[in-house]
Amino acid sequence: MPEAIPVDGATAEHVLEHLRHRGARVTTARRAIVEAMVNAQGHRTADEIAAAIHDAYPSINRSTVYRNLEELERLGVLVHAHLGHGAATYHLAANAHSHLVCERCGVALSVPTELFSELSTTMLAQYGFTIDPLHFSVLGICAPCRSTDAP
Amino acid sequence: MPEAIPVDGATAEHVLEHLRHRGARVTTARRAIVEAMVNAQGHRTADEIAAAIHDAYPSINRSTVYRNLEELERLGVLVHAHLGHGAATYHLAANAHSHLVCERCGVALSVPTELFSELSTTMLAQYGFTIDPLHFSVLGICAPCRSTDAP
DNA sequence: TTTCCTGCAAATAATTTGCAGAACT
DNA sequence: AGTTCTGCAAATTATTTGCAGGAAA
Repeated sequence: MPEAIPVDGATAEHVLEHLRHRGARVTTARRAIVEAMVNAQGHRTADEIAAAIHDAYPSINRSTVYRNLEELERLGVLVHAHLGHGAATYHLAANAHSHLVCERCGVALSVPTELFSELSTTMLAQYGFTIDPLHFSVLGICAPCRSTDAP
Repeated sequence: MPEAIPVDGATAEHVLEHLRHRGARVTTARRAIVEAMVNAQGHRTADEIAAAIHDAYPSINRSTVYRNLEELERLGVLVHAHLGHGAATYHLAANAHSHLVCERCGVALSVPTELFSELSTTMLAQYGFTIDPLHFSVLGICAPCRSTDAP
């Protein structure tokens, strides 16, 4: 049975301790990335993370960020979602949520994953398919954009 | 009010006629792309379309394919969906369907859009968000992959 | 010290764009 | 003729990979 995933409110140090217990090394890059994610109020793309840590750690390379995001996801600390066009977005697994993305203005709304429980049941019953609402985004038109539509 | 969108069973010529009526030109590239889409049993990526028409029309450039897919979509003939990772997939608007994509094996299942009517109602009521089930894919694990899971 | 991690540079994959000439209508 | 398309080459965006040196445990 795997180590418990850090819960809401976990500090960067808690997450790093989790890594240590899993046998992964705690490096400057990982510390920087985890801090950036803990500080991020919501989700961030790989590039945004690289930019955010560039002030404090200018030498950390973008490829290191990508490699560590992948590793941190495999260790259960992070999850990522595809927003349709453009870059994937990452957030703490403890802070899991689904996304609604506006096709017109690009805004990404965070919504609780429970909203998909019914769809989940239907897809499983009819197709034997287990949906993963954290991994994809629902595209459509947000309320403000809809209201400025042509009549 | 826009011209009616070609219905199921439309031939390539019907679609091309539709283009003419909308004031768009009928060129070799567009004919080739529309034929490829009508012949496609399901959906195809831009690259697959470019490859498919390369035999009959070797000179048609990939960038022309991209430009025309965009134009044909704007004219209501085609729609595209994002499958998570990788390239977008196109199909005839008359043949509209949603997608379930397996995170493990990559298979894309085509499913009727009506499966999302309930989610649609919920998202609209709770967030004023109008979902577009043709434009995104539901990621998860398909039945065969699930059954070969570790216990 | 041994294995894992990192920077750097280059490679990929999926599109997009500028431009001058070619093709529809 | 006049506007729209197209090929070609180069630029973009997002991400991945090879390799040799550097750092955790």
